Amino acid sequence: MISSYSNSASIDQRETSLITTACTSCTNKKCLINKNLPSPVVRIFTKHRKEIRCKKGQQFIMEGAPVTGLFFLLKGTVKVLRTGLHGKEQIVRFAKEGEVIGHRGFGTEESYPIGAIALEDSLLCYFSKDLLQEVLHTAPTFTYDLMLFYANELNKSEAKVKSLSQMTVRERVIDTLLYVNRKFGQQNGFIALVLSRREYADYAGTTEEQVIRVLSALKKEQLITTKGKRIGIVHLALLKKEISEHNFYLDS
DNA sequence: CCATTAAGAGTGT
DNA sequence: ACACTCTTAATGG
Repeated sequence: MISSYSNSASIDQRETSLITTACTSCTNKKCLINKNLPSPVVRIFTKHRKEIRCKKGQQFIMEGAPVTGLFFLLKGTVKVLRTGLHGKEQIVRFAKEGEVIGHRGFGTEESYPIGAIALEDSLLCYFSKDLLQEVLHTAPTFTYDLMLFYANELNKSEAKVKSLSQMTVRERVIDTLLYVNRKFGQQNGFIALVLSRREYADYAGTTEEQVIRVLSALKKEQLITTKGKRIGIVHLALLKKEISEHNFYLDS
């Protein structure tokens, strides 16, 4: 089945007994691996999973580094970015628990096109590239799920191209606010994920100053509230309305 | 607990 | 983009 590991059953036993959070007891139902546990190939595969602990601010995927494997975010939040020509960061997306990271490194690519940095202390599941490729060849439902995921990712990516090219700065900042709010929700009246103004700018494709100015304008208009780094959405409907002509991507 | 310092938010040019 | 002030969070005695 998985030829390179078929003769190491005893090692499997030892490893599984040491793993604290095995895939079989994982609560993350959105995880593609978790969904495909009924497949015996996938189940064997999960025994070779590695856990990686990542501290806040730590980069665990280096842009341009050789592809070694695939990450699943078990706990925490991560920003995925591409560095532009003048050292400007372009944040591609923010990932929360259950999401796949580093998947674009597969296929013909030999190095990661993106970097990934933990925004808070995070826990990652890691699967090596070779092993994953074998599983993809033998577990069609898993491969199909992953294909759907790739198609969806491409859709979001195209929506983002439109956002960056057709929206004004103010609209892009609003769009970013709505995206982060939609994805991470609110807590005590503020967006649950705390980002710096710089990070909002890096996602919206603008500068920190522009973001600060738009935010203070929105604050004056009573559409949002701020408290330190935290931002609260006051008038969600009006903010949505302002970018509604762009017919924006729902959910990310 | 308060004082110092560093980091980041705002603002004007 | 840069220079500057103000606010807040972190550090250390």
